[in-house]
Amino acid sequence: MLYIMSSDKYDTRTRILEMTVQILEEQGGRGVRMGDIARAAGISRQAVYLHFTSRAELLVAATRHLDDVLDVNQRLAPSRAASNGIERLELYIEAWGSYIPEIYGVAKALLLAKDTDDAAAAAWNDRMLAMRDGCRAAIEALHADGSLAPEWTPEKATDTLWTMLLVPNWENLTLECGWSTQQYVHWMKTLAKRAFVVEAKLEYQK
Amino acid sequence: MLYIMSSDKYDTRTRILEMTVQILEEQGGRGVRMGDIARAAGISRQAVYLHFTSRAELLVAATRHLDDVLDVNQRLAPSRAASNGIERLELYIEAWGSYIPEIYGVAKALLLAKDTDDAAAAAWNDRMLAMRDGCRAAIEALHADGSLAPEWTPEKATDTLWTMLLVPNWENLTLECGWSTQQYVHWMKTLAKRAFVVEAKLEYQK
DNA sequence: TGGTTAACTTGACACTGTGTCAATTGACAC
DNA sequence: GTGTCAATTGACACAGTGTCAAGTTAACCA
Repeated sequence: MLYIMSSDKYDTRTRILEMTVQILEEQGGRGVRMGDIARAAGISRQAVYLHFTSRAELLVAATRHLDDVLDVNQRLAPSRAASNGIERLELYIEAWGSYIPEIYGVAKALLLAKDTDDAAAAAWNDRMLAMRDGCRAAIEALHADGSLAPEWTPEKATDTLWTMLLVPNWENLTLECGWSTQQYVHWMKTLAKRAFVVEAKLEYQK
Repeated sequence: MLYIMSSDKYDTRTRILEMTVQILEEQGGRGVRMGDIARAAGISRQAVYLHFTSRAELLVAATRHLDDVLDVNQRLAPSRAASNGIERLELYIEAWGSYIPEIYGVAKALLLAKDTDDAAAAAWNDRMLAMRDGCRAAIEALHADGSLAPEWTPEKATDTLWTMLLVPNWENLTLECGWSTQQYVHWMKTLAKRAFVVEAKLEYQK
């Protein structure tokens, strides 16, 4: 019985999570209240609190739920399988760049909650540190190939690449500057290659 | 009479602005309430509303006040006087990089208010577009010199440099990664030069 | 001296959104 | 029938912003 309920696609908890993701996506992560989510899920506001103790916890759970649906690990597989540092860097940027638009609504809500809520901040930092690992791996692959430009230490290059790829930058380039996702990926690759790859290797690649 | 009051250093309005800047600086822009500002200025909460109709208006006024004190225009003079594009780019990053830490508290408060308050959003966007002009000028100086790497259009390079220099990136590199202001300026210059300056000109510079 | 005015104070209150609590309903299981 | 579980309803505490009205203080002015 219990296992049926917890695996039932239309169990209330799942419905809340799905509506949360949907509404946050629609609203760009802004101005979504507990009551809005409840109404969308067809239940009372208080029922939401029977499943999630706070808004922050709900946002965190929604993020995890979305990650399951989107299968992050599989998306990163091509990058991990790259045969050299430059390719790894490019594939990582590609995976991340196509991932951001799909999580943006939920990410933005978490990003906003982060400033007033410690649980949200912890959850967000956690995810961003995981993203940093990918950056470090790409930079270290470059380094191992002898492709990292000599000005950089792997440490500083990792910090810089990580920062470049943060959500607010994607937000600025797409929402403010009007770039498409394709443009974002293209120019971030250009930026990263010019910034981190030693000239000789870059020529070779062309 | 009126002119005496408005030029008096210790007039209430000015005292509110000065305390606002000071407290926001101390608190990193977070969790500062109208009552806190009033108490610091030695007046009642309501008296603050006699001078500023809303928290957003106060934040905007505080930003302007701080700009007057810090004399932004003078700080940018060296960049404008640069004899070539590369120098202009470097001096602009230097000016901006030493400016951010001084405005960070107020900027952060405005950045947080931006998400719920249209007036704050408008004020912030205004400032950031002004900052973008500086970026465009630097990129165009590079372009005029023939120093802009051929991968870029001036337009896309401007968008990218602008985004790189946004406050959240400074925040991440200093507060999360632990970089000093000197390191920030050094590595952002490295990043910008590698990213935007054509190799031949970069060699020449060294 | 007494009156006017402007700056400020005091205290109450409306509003929004989160989170809590207690009493109640309806369904299903045993 | 009785127990249990999910959910409902409505009331409420709390924080912070912004509003309102009545009262104080002090300076200036005739």
